[in-house]
Amino acid sequence: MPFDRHGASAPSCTLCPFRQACRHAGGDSALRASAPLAPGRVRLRAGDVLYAQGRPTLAVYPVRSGGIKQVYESHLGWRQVSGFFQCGDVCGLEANEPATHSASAVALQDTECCSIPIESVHGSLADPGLRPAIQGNLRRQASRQAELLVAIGSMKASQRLAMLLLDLAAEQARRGITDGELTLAMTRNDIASYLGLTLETVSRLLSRFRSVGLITVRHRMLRIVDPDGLAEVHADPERIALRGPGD
Amino acid sequence: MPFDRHGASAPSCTLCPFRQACRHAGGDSALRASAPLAPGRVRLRAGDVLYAQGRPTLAVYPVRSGGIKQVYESHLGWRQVSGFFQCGDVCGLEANEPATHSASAVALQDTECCSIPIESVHGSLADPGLRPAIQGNLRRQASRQAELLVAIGSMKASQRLAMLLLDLAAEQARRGITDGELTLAMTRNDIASYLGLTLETVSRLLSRFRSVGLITVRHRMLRIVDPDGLAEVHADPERIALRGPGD
DNA sequence: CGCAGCTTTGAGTGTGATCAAATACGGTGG
DNA sequence: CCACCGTATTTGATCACACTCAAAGCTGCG
Repeated sequence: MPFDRHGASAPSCTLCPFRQACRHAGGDSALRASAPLAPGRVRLRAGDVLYAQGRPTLAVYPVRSGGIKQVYESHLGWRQVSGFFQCGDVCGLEANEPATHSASAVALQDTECCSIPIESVHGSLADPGLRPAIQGNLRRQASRQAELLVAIGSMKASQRLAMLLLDLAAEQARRGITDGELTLAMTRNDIASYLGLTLETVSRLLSRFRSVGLITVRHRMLRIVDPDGLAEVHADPERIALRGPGD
Repeated sequence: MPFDRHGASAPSCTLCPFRQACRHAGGDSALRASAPLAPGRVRLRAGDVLYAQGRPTLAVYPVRSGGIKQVYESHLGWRQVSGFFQCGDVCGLEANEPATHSASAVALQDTECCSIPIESVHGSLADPGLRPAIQGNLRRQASRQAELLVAIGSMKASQRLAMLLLDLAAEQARRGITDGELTLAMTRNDIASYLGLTLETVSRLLSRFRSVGLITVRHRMLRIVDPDGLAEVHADPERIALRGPGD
């Protein structure tokens, strides 16, 4: 069975701050060989753990293909999805360079990552060419985290979901894909956990968004038909409710 | 009228990583003098803005007395309290040393802060004596933010409030005060915003906690009577509900 | 003394959770 | 290739938690 059955397109990792290092480590030959993986590359299947919360930070992992979810577990054992990573994102990169991972990373599908030793990252921070890219990465993450906190804290379910969809679309746009096509690598449950909802609510809202013509969605394939409409939902909860006119 | 009417006790800033620098800048004489404030010190009254989100980061502000709330405003204008700072905490210290403040800081009461120029902070990061303290500070902040996200995302109101009270008590303990006495510098509204609730819910829960003997509370004075009980509430939502037996 | 802001408490409602069942899909093995 | 099974998803019915609206009390301050 081929490893990557989902037909991931050629990685467009031009956004990855470490793309130079990636090219050196491993090399494309490792991609085609089914032999033991060359150093600097990690292959994961759905559900595999890239690294676990609390374990020493040995490396960071730019995603080359596939998808990763970041899962945080509180000290009482409550678990919550705290982020999604796709091609071009750097997984495991954290502010303050803590000695241990502050969250776990789990593959959502067949996924391939580079592996940059943490010492090498420290070196890259001195590189005036890489430092801004890395810091920009960290800033975007922090910003998203803050927006998420506000969303979960005070926005309605429909607003939160609209926010996520717009966010995912914006990520796609950063990669140059602007047609509104999205492939949701994560399950409804992952989305629900990320947004502080239940999977039923997410499913119902997606159906509702579709029924009013904001999106088309079938399983993991999603297309944003009306971005402006979604933005209005994000801004105004009244515009779309779980139960409203047209039921 | 004296500036500090609330009778803040002598600052026990032994936790502040910058306490050495504080002592040099300004000096205690500035405290007693009603003359113009010496450089390196900032005095605020309730509601005053220490710094605003998006403005350039010029300095960090260790709190010497009083209280500060951190307020984040999303790009759509949704505001949420994202943290509280008291004596010994360092306000404005952020990971990645971003060029602009990622949130605002507003005084909750009459407050006095030191003012450490940001360049000086950069220097301190090289100091092997200060760096661990500063990074520990940042790590605690990040950890609290993550716990808060999980709490708001998936815990009941009573659990969230119990968490905050235990957190505040733990902070007091770090300062050496272990009798469970707390003075809430923030309003019910601030607490509600921080926890993703409404002020009525917070008020009702405090009353309920009191009625079952977990705490005593009168306005801003709060005493934790049964820390273990609170911890159980934090772990198990069933233990205390907004509406339950004994109404 | 009166005003303004904060807090408490009450009554009613709505959103989203919970419980439950049916369906569809993907992977596996016969 | 097809039957099977576990997982993911959809949809429905009901319920509870927390929000909303409302009013009154308390505190501090001018």
